[in-house]
Amino acid sequence: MRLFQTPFNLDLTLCCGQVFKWEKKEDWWYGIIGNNPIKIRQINKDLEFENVSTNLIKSYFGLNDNLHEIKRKISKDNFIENTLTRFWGLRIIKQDPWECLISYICATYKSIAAIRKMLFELSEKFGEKKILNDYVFYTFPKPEKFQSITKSDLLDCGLGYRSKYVLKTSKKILSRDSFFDELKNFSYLQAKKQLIEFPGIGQKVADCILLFSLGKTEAFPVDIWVKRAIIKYYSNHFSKKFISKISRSRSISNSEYNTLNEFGRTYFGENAGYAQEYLFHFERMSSKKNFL
DNA sequence: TTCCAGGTTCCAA
DNA sequence: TTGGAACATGGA
Repeated sequence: MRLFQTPFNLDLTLCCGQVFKWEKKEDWWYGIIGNNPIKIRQINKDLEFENVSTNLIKSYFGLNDNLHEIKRKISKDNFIENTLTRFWGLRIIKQDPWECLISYICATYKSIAAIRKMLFELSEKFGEKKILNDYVFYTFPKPEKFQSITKSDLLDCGLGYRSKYVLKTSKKILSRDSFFDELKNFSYLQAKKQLIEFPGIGQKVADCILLFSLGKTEAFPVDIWVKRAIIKYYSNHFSKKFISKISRSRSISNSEYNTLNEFGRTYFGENAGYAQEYLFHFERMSSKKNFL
């Protein structure tokens, strides 16, 4: 598939911490879309893939989003504009809502490396085995599977105190037909209110689910990295007292979250989620050695 | 060893 | 309504 005028960077999109279960071997990425194992690689403007349709690739990797238009709308200052240029082609993936929801409950207070480990173990133990070109995959366990999974099973996968949240929330969601379809039709705020009712889902996890799987691009998740980026590059939008307060403690209180989240959504607008993902990635990269 | 991680929950004030 | 401790575990 030739990308022509469609800016896309497969490596950045899969490495930036929005999805957890993709693996790269040599220049091919291996992962699962829907229930199918696929492999994909990018060589300049060409995407090569196996076992998946072009339409599914386009919808999963958000290739139908007009990234030029999104950039134009969220480029409110030099910093975000430079960040967009630097990581140009990073796109928001349209994940499966169920997998995304459980993944981000697991993602609380964990490093991305540790999250990956948990989710791979969960899939290997309770998912379905698939093989493509001798490469072995395990699908993410379906909601029904969680009826027979015990707390001890989840502890064995390293979920720790998140185990009870995953079990309670999966049971609640199983009891509601078409739950995710309903949420897609709700406004951002209505859908967020619904999600926060579930155990283990607070404001940040809800925003991640809304952005990464339910198409709510105005969602602006604020985690430790985004908070750091705001303190460094956007502190002039807040009082000195507020910046000093959020700089002192590691965690973010509910009211602080509201302030930072509202800033992101009003400042960047309807595609705030895209701005967030570029800020998140920039801040994580800049913490590593050899950056710049 | 120690520190920290894509936070949420619970409880006291 | 708000502030702060507790929470399980693994990677760096």
